[in-house]
Amino acid sequence: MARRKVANTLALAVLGLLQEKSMHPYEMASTLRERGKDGSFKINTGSLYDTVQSLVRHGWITQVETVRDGRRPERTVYTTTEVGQQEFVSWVDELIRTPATEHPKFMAAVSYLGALGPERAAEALDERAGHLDRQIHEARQMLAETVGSGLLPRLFMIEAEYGLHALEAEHAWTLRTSDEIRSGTLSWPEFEQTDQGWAWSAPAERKDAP
Amino acid sequence: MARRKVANTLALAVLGLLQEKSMHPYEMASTLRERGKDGSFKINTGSLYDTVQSLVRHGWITQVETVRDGRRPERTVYTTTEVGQQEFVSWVDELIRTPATEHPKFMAAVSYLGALGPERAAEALDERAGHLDRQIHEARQMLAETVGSGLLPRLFMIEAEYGLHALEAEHAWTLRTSDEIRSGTLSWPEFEQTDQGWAWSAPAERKDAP
DNA sequence: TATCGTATAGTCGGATCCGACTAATGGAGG
DNA sequence: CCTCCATTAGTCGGATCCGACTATACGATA
Repeated sequence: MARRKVANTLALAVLGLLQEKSMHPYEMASTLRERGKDGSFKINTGSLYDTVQSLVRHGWITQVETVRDGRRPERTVYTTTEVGQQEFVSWVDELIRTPATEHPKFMAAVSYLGALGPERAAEALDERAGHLDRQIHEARQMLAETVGSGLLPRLFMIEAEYGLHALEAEHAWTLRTSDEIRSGTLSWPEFEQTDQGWAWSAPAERKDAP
Repeated sequence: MARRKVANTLALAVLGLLQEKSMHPYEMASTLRERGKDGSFKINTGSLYDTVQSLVRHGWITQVETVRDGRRPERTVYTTTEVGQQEFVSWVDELIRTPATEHPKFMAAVSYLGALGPERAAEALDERAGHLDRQIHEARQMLAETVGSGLLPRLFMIEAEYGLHALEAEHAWTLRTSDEIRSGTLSWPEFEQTDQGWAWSAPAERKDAP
């Protein structure tokens, strides 16, 4: 699979918006924020203007006009090209089809959970679970309001459903793991200082399985 | 919460390794890969040397010596400072405690699932589910082998358990959503070209709930 | 009517990231 | 004993990203 010319997801958002109508960058940012898509895309004005430039360079979008409203600063308006439209669809297709290995910060931290010691680790996990719980409730309520009211077809909020599902899974794992630490199911190996740093002595593995 | 001086997770990996013993960057990379931590950290030699430099600048690690083995290129060996050790623990603590909003590519793509149309969307989701299924089996087997053999305490593979759990959740959602599309539970609004781009006509919302 | 805050629209320089490259060594195979 | 390839160890320049900043306009308020 050949590497994509423009790989950041903000470019996908730009292409998606220009599918609907032509816009200037500032409007893209505010539209995305209005629609609550800032959970799916990292919207940073600096990056946005760079991304737009890069899309222009690759011929996926073009400048339509530069209008000046009153004495406000000029706005440069863009549209997709035909290439850009095809690229958009095939990119979405590929992103859905083939899972990409992401590197979430949480997983990085979990791989050093041992460094906290059992008590602090369990406590930290519980605190996380609390935050996640709040986020889950917010997400549920947001979905209920927006979709339930019939303002927007459910398909247009489907990524929020995915986000909620992911949150719930993480919440479940977090709580379960903290329980396992507290109940001793997940045991802490003992660390010892050696000449060359730290080593662990694994808790004796019992071989009493049938 | 004040912004961290060094924020990328590769730095966390470096600090973690130097907790055990002093190392030169190349050894860090190969150790991480050997231990299969390349799922949790994005290991790129270029970034690694930059990260190490940055850690030195902030006083979290220091150069111990530069050895030359035979006529091989010089290796520069590093250790953590006391500040670095404290920073490491408090960073892990923070990363566990407070969830950070990540922006996975999949979620970005899902938010434009509509662009594929129902058939192609369902098909793409199924293909993803297939890939995920394979990854899940690999992960399960790897865990069974490594932990089951007692070579390594379970705590040291805990992030793989988390990864597996996340994969399973994503797999479940992917399959469920593809089912919903096929069964019509998740309906596609009809798109219409208007003067200014595309608009959708929402499928009639039935108000026949009790 | 002077001023304060907010919305509009975008620029810029430095930090970070990453892939592609260099260069030497040790060992396997013919 | 010559060649080829994998391993060891790291450099470098360009691409990307991002936060902090500028500058104008509009509306509310004192």
